Amino acid sequence: MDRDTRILDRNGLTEAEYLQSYDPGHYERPSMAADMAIFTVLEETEDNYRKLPEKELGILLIQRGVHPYLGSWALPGGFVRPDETTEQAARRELMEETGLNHVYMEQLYTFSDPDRDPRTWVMSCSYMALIDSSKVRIKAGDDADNARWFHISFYLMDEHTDYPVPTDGEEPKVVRIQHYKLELTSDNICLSSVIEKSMTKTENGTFTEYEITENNGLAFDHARIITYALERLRGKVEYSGLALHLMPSEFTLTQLQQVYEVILGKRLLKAAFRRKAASLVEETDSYTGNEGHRPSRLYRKKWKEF
Amino acid sequence: MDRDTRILDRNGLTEAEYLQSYDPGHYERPSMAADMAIFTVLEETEDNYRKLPEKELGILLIQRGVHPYLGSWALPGGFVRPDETTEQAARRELMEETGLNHVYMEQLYTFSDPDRDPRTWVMSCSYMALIDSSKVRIKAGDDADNARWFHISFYLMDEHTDYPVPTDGEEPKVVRIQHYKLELTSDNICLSSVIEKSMTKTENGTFTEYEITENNGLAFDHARIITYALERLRGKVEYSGLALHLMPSEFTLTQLQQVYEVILGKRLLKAAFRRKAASLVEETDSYTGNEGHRPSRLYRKKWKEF
DNA sequence: GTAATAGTGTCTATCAGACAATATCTT
DNA sequence: AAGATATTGTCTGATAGACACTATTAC
Repeated sequence: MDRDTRILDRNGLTEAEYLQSYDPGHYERPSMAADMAIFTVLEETEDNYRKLPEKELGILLIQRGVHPYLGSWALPGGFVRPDETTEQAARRELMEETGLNHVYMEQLYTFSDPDRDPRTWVMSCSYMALIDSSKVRIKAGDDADNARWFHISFYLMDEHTDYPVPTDGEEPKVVRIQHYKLELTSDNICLSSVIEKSMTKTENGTFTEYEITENNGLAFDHARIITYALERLRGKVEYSGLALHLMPSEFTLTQLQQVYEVILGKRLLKAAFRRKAASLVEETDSYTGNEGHRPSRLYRKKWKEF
Repeated sequence: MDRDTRILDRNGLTEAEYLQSYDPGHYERPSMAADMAIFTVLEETEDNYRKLPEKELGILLIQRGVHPYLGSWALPGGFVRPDETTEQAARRELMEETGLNHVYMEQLYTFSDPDRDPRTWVMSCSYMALIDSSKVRIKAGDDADNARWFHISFYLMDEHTDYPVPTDGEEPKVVRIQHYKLELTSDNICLSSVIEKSMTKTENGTFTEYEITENNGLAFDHARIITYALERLRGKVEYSGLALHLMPSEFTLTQLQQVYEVILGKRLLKAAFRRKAASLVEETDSYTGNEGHRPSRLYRKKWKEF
């Protein structure tokens, strides 16, 4: 115990006595869910001739079999139990849905809008997980409880900036509003949302808000959680080796570059990319082959360093 | 409503009917607290002659008047109410403690260790706020409910790296353990903690854990929350204009540099710093004066851009 | 040979680190 | 003038963008 247990409070109770008589039933409490954005890289299977397969970013969704949002698609997740952390709950869900355990995962954000769940007061502690695309293919067809990989398309639709004239007493501010289209497709299923990102800049800082302005087929506020996860993923990929967690144990630098391009949504220059990637990977002695063009050296993650 | 309200579940209920009969009382629920790490820059008042005053990073703590941890010092915070978000709860607390409203704030992390509160199951959604040091001085002496600014000293004590030989069936890993000393002082009060940061790197990613190994005078797991906040602050200051939120409306570039140095814990080169800062600030026409040396131009935050 | 990808070389502009030189105020 | 800080200049090395060139395979 790192505190003094003999000290008395104003009622003359020691801490032990206080705790014994503590009644936790006074306040209303929220339920806490752990929801996961599980990303992977999907390969467009089809392709003629000898070109490399196109890649796309994918996310795992589950079709809800119960109310509310019955039939809608949702992030895998569940309620946190009293004997576990939110992270343990998230890993438990991950294990249940994918059979994978030791996987890259990070906490994203806790969403707590009181109305986000129509049943009752439910907060969501969201996590992002990145899964190696080779392990993924094993599970891709697994339709057991109606879990599916969706292809992600996420792009800016429009943007405009306002400089409202400050009326009396107000502080000046700038408002920038962006609309992002989020489209998730899997075979014939197509979910789509429009998310309004509004950034309000005042002298005291920038406040960013995400709001769902259109929603087709996604449960709860999960379109917003996915948007948040995508922005985190994009932001972090640029300055960290995050994307390596999406790679199989051995891969070519071109494959790695494709993953970066898919996440960032833009083309990268080969030479520059390979220079930067060099510090994150190490050579193997193997090469690809039988691909209709020059073989490519295989690399693996360099992982002994921090 | 963004969902189909006519669809029936396996019990033949519509969503409206389901919600009406929904009983939220089944599962155990956690309490949710919003705790805040409120940082500012404190000036060492004393100083001989005509030198610039030294600066230090400060954090606001409150002495607990009730069990548990009676007499210990804690981050300002409180329970989230059913009609507000965690962020609104945090702002409410901030307002109560400092009287400030429009202040830079960001969500940090949700701590959910089931044992973190001896009373009952309480999670903490933590926030970081940055407060302009000029507004601060007004409140610094405010001892009303025993709230005080503490000077922060936070440094690496030791570090060592292990390469455990993987035993049969285990995957290879590297473990790096660092011990950080956190010292918080205010007048004659001195709180101190040792936090063990253990980073375990396996092929599947790096997992970082913080554990409090020594704790004197800080309530709950707040030493860990503070450590987390300090690391976020340090990390983000390097690539964002975050530190500007700690500045008064007009300031010199040297003052800004001091703030960066205090947060990062290292000296910066003047020329390079001024080049980088140039994009974040804009000139005013004012200068400092009467300071025993050459006057310095005053700048303000450049805030119209995103 | 052709189509495709793999891999390297190099020029340039930009930027951060390092250090020096000069400017300007108060006492 | 002395003591302090303010401000600017410049050299250098590292790095990213841009582009071009060469290499190697399957068919």
